[in-house]
Amino acid sequence: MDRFLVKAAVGGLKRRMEQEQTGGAGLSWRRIQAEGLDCDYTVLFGKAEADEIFQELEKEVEYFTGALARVQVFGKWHNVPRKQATYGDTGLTYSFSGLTLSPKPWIPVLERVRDRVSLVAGQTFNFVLVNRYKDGQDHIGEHRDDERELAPGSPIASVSFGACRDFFFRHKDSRGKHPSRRLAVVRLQLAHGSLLMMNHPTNTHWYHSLPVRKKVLAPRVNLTFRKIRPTTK
DNA sequence: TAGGGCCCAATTGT
DNA sequence: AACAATTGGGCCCT
Repeated sequence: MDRFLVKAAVGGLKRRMEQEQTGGAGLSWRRIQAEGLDCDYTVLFGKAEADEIFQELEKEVEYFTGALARVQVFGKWHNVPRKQATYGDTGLTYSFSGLTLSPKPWIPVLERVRDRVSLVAGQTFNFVLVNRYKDGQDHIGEHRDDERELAPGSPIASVSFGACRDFFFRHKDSRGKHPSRRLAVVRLQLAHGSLLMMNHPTNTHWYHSLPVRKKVLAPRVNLTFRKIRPTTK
């Protein structure tokens, strides 16, 4: 059996055990797979609980302002088309637009979501990036998450609240004017209260984006939990 | 009419 | 030191 199959089997077993631990709630998972792409999707929080968490996120999360909310692209400065914040374990640092920053210390609502994700994913996380999209005009372009910052092989857990948004994966060799390969775009919708587990090696082969959707009028808050490497010096 | 998808424009950091 | 990452606007298609 190759190591991917072994990993899948272990993941499946873990998941089954945790479903039992969650009181037999029996989360139903959707497996999303393509060449080098391995994700699991479920709705983690029912509407009432998701509503409550969303409200608390809206009340408590403090987003970057000023220079940290701007970016230079092709010589022109822009406000990033979303709001961002980072929270995590004390003592951690990460790099962001050429700076070394510390995440803000965890707040209760983020710990609550983190702990639920840890339970069902069988993984721990020491960091979360919060992205707030005020409406369908807010978006994020195609990118991969910075792997040098991540613990090798660790998954990224993406939890969504608020407006349902389309979400795309595009293979790294299928981008640009002259793609060397033509793999289909993988399209998902990320619903209120949902969890998308992006398992290794998804992030090494596939870019992801949240496209503009002009018909969407409501805000969405997304939490991506990660395990980032402790800073060594 | 307008939403959506694709391409293009420089500079900076790694 | 080669290469990757970042956004908005213009064009085209439906």
